[in-house]
Amino acid sequence: MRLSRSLIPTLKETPAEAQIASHRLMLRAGMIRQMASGIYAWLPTGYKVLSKIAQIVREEQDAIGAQEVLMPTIQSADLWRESGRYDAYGKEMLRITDRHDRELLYGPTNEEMITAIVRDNIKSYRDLPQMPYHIQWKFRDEVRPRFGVLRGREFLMKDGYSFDLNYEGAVHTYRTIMLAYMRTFQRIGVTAIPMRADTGQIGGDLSHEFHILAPTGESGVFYDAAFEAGDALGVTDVNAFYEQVTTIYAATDEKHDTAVWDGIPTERRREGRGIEVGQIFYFGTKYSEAMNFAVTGPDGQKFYPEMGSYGIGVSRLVGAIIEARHDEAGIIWPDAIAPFKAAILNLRQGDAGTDALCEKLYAALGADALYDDREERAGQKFAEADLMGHPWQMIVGPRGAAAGIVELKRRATGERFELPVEEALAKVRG
RNA sequence: CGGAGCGUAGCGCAGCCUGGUAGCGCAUCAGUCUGGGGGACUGGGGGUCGUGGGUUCGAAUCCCGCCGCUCCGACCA
Repeated sequence: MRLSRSLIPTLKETPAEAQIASHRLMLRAGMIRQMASGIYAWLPTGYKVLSKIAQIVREEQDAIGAQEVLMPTIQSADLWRESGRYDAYGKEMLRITDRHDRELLYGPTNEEMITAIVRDNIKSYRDLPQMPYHIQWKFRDEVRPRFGVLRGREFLMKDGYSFDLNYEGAVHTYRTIMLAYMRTFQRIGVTAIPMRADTGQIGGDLSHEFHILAPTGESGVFYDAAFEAGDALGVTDVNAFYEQVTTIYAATDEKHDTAVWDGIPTERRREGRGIEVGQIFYFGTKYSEAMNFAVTGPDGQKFYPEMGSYGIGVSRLVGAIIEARHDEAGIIWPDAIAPFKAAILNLRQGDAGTDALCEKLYAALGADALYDDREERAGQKFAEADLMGHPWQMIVGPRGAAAGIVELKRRATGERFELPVEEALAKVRG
């Protein structure tokens, strides 16, 4: 992308409504624009990040055998009457009436819908287990949206659901998905810690929340430093992994157990703040019973499948990652989800040698590069590149161009390297 | 849902109290100089002052309604 032809409206000043770093930086870096309270349009760079996160989530779901589907945003009220949640859900649910006075709603989640779909199409125990998921926009009419995409009303979520033959199968699925989540967050490039959680209105008795550590998080968290090492991810056996992860201490302030805490060596105790970016639930037959989803077992008898649901807040992750990774100058993207791997900064637009070298770099990197080819001064280009947070800056001025040298700056560390063109490209490509 | 505010140019704001030709900085456009951390100078463009009504010779300014947005609290992926 050439910056001169892009829709990346950066701001020098911060819009008044943005209170926290991620909201401020997303607006200033031109990633999003607010369209209504808690509702945002995603501009090119914001949408690139959102898509890259979604893609990693998708790949890790597919890797454990989950199947991607796409359910609609609009649902029928009747579906929710079956589970009894139409009345229970309250004002957070956006209710809509169509031209025939039929009652509809903009889905805040999809347990009912997926249960109906599987119920209507799966009749035999032989077709279990099932693990469908989708990545779709949700709407929850929050009383007070705030913090930009961290607490919007409309948000993009990966929600997955599982249907198993029995409790043992359901627990295995639960653990499998927990491991997939840990791998997902690790690939994205953030530390997310699973913590025992309440099940809230979804119901059930086994649940974990995943928190990204960030000073501005809404929850206080206490955890064992062992999580920082990511040791458990090396474990490939699901049950061994689960055993290891759940025996390391981690709790939000709501569930903090000071007795256990005191038993952890002082040097391993970590206290901080966390942003919830995912939650997983096992809830048994709550929905399969309520919605009369029974399949025929090997003995010819009907039984209700054991269910669970699993969510990752994809749009929230964008904000949460920025909360965890930024400095005074701007965003510091992890390589895996950066909108561009590198910015090419042409410090002397119009200088033949400089232009030629920049074009060469741009041709080599293609869509992975944002080429700042504007008639702007060096200072502004540096400032905006730092703001947008590209992992690498490829700095090209007349002196370097004449010598065939590219100056590389690593955003995260501030390290600088002066390298010949091919070596610089190799480093950026990783 | 309780409490408190704010809507004036793309963004940040002043003007309102005490009614009288709508301003400043940044951004933007043209040009000149400049050229390694949001540079300087000259000139230009851009506004139904959220919206509807009322008071008045005259309303951004005073009064009433409505809409939108934000902050604190309770709630929450």
